[in-house]
Amino acid sequence: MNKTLIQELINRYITLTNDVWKRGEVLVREEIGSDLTNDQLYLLRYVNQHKQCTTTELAEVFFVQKSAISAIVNRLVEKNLMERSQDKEDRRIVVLSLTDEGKELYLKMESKIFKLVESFITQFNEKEITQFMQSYEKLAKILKDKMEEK
Amino acid sequence: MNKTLIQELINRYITLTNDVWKRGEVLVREEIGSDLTNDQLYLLRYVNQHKQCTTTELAEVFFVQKSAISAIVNRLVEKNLMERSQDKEDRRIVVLSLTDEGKELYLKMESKIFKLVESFITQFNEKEITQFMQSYEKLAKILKDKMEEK
DNA sequence: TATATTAGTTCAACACGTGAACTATTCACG
DNA sequence: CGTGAATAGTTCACGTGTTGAACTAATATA
Repeated sequence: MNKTLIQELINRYITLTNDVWKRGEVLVREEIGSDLTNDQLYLLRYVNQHKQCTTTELAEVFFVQKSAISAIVNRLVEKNLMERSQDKEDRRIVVLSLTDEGKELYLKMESKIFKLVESFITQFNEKEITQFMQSYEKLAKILKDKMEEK
Repeated sequence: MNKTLIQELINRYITLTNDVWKRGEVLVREEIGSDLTNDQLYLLRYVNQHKQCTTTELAEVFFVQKSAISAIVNRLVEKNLMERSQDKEDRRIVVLSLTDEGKELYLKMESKIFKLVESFITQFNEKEITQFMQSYEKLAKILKDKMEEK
């Protein structure tokens, strides 16, 4: 693969990622119609899917400092969507979970994402999806190894 | 495709996009070692690749308001990496371009991205890359149509 | 028991986002 | 023409997200 082709590939890839990601955010947010930011929704989503979730874990998953997570959690607690509780075994640990109101909003969001995906997934056949995801997984693994080799 | 499979697909896709994107940012920024933010680097990159670039165009590309672009451009101008000039034909238009210092930084960044991609692209064969990009393009087009159908 | 490590929060400072208010220029049409 | 609408862009206030340092509290280690 020559240099120009790689350059074109990089440009196209960066543009596509930006486009797909931002458009997805717009489409989901338009529908659920809450006053939450995207970051708040990602956190809400992750916490509901991974029980016994901690600040440290979230910081690692989203590649930010713990203080950044604290700030977002504070806003979600203020909005009565999330709550903190102490771990019985190790009292340093703060376990995060959604309130009933938070769970309700989570379900609304998931349902919207599902409908969105359902509406266009028919345009792909299963083999195409499998291949795409396999390549994507491979890419993710390569970058992960690269970051950890230091 | 049943409901559970779609849910798993969505989760895996969201995780992968977040992972790949953020890890790529970390790897590039570690190497070029400037004090610029990611957003500033994206703008720098876009402006150098698309001559005669305007605030309005950047706002559309990055899915933000024009005022957000103005703010970032201000910071890049302060750092002596970008400059504004007036269009001769239509004096409302502000044409953005990089200073020599900005171009130098751009080349440094591109070279780093290139080396990074080059180092792992050998692990994919050309057919796999072509198929991946085709599916990605298709996905981007579907989301674009969806957003415009309103 | 003393010290180091771990989990988490708060704070100041800065970057980024929006939407409203504003300036300046060009377009459209009676 | 001239006047109002549309377009390009900036500035501002305010809320949110991020870092890194300083801090509290609890647990692990030697």
